[in-house]
Amino acid sequence: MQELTLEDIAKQAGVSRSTVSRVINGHPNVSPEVRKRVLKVIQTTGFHPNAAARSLASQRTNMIGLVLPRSVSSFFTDPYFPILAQGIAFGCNNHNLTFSLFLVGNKEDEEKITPRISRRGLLDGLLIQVGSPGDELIERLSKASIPSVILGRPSPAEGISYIDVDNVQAAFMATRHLINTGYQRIATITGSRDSTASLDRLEGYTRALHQANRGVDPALVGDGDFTEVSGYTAMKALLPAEPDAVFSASDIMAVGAIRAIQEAGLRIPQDIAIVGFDDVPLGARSTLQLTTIRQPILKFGIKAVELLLDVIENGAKPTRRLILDTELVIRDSCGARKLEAVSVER
Amino acid sequence: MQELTLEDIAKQAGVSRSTVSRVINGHPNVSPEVRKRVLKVIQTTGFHPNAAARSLASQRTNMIGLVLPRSVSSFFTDPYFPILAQGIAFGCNNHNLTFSLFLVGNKEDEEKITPRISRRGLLDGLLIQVGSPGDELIERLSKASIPSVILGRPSPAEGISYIDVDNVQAAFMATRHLINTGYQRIATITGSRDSTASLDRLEGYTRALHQANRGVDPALVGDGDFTEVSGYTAMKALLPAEPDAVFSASDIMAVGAIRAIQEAGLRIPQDIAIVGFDDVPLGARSTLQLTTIRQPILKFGIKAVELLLDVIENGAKPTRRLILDTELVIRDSCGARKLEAVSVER
DNA sequence: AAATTTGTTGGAAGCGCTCCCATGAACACC
DNA sequence: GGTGTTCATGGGAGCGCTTCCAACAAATTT
Repeated sequence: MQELTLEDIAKQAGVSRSTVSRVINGHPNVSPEVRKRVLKVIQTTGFHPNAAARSLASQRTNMIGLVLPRSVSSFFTDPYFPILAQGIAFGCNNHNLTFSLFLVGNKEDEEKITPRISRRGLLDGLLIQVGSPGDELIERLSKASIPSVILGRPSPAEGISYIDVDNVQAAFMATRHLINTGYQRIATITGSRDSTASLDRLEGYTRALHQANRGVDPALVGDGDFTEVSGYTAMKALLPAEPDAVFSASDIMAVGAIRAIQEAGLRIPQDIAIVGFDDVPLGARSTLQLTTIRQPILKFGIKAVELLLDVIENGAKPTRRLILDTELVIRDSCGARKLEAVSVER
Repeated sequence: MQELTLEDIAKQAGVSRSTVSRVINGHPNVSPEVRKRVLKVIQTTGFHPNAAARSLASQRTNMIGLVLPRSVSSFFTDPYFPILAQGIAFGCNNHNLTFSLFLVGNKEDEEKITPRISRRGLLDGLLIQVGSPGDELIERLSKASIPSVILGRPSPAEGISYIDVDNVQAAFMATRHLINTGYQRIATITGSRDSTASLDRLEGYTRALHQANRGVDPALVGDGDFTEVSGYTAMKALLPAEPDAVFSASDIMAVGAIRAIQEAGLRIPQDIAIVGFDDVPLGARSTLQLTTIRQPILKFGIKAVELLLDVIENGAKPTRRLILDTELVIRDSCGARKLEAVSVER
């Protein structure tokens, strides 16, 4: 039933294949009557042009890929990635693009996926999540000279287009908020030390402290890796240093930290205040309302698609950088709400 | 640099285009020396055949799509879908397939996506998540007569291939376990009533009760919709009926229920035992170790891909059904562990 | 030694589209 | 009325592959 081709439509409409093509692709220079006639035939027959043929002839597939490297094993552990995927999907829907997902599971996958991705005629462009430096994926793929945009700041960022959020500024805001609220011993839990996002957030923390004429106490810096367990462990290790506030480089780690704090019999925010990062839906992960930095994840995905489209259409030559802003969302866990309440009462 | 074609390789290897094609596709009847020579040229030039051209000529794209209908808005709320996506991605990696994700965000998306999916020459087949009956998506897509496999049991299941888990049996096991552990007033929290999974789980619950010569007390059946909030609300409504155990049709709802129970000042499992469904990583959503039904989600995705491949290659004619088994995972929340401990002490 | 089979290779015809170019009609200009 | 100009349309040449078929060489049979 569905073996229709352009030619068939042309015949039925009494025009040439070229004209039908013009109608389908919205080219001008088709008389209104003919356009109408052709559209009617397309409508009644339920014709859809063959994607492969179109791609071959036009050298455009209208497909983009999202590559999550092996080091991003937390695809299903951290709500960040599903939301990101959703944002990208929406971006694709907006531009009639098809969205392919490449999850690299292991070394073997990596070897199999790379050639598949770099094959021409499959993808117009690539969105690549930054991973740990160990991943040679970015280099490999950039060798394939396929238009791409990196999600997050790559470590040597020269000649590469990327989109990121202003992590330094965000962490600065979070830490300064803690300082302004009156905390004295502000700790931090970092993400994996090899990620630029984590480094930037540490940098923001440091700057805020310095601006307040305080130094960074190494005993107040805990090492995490963006997993919830690492947040728990890091917090436990931090407790002896008696912090009165913590800035966690991710919400999920904050959840782990909260658990550690509560298990130690301390209250939040009375004994220890905490600020997270991401503003990811935590559901009942904790009944506590977490003060956090809101990353516009959905928007990030949508913008990434647009940026990639720009690279695809106008060339990679001037390297693009897009840095999105974040927002401090004040809830209960930082103790600032009560202060406000108090000040209102006066 | 990457403008190589089959013809170029052929020229460099001193053979015809046909022979190169045979080598690439692993056809027999190529002499070992020639094959070796050609492979070498391919190797050194880094040649990859053009996917669009190949698809056009072979009528195979080696791409499959996963469609999540509009009613599955919980893509990023419930860890189930990310894990499923990962399973499918792995399945695709295993078979050198490319995996496209279609997330339907709104009515508008639905209209835009449908023709894109049903276009021939784009996808070899489709994996479609069952949604609520309101979604016309399945019907629309099945009209497109593209090979497909439904994830979950569709409501009228005639003539449709699908993969599912044995929800009735699973819920039966969970409930029977609660009965055997000695609970008298066993409640349940259902998923959305229009999903077959939810209905099947309710059926399993009912059967277990009947087998123990008990009836179903309507006051002990709470309505949820697979979200965490609905679990919380349903549990609150159930509390006055004084259940001593609950079978929740999903882990995420169980988390909500746990919160409701704890807020009421009751202990788990001493006052109320609870069993979930999914065995999804909850992280610190609760410090409680949840007894639950383990769904092999990753395997589900992988098997779904294989089933679809079978349909693609051998036709949809004999309808396929694949029902995977589940497993009861006993942890702390059902109170059975302590009983065991006690019985060991005797 | 001739006839037959088997295996290897090249040539060519598409797959279904896009897009450039040629054609001719309609219209305007001088 | 002849020469341009504009616009709608058709024809044809690809896009880069797969695959059928013919051709020929080599191995096998009679």
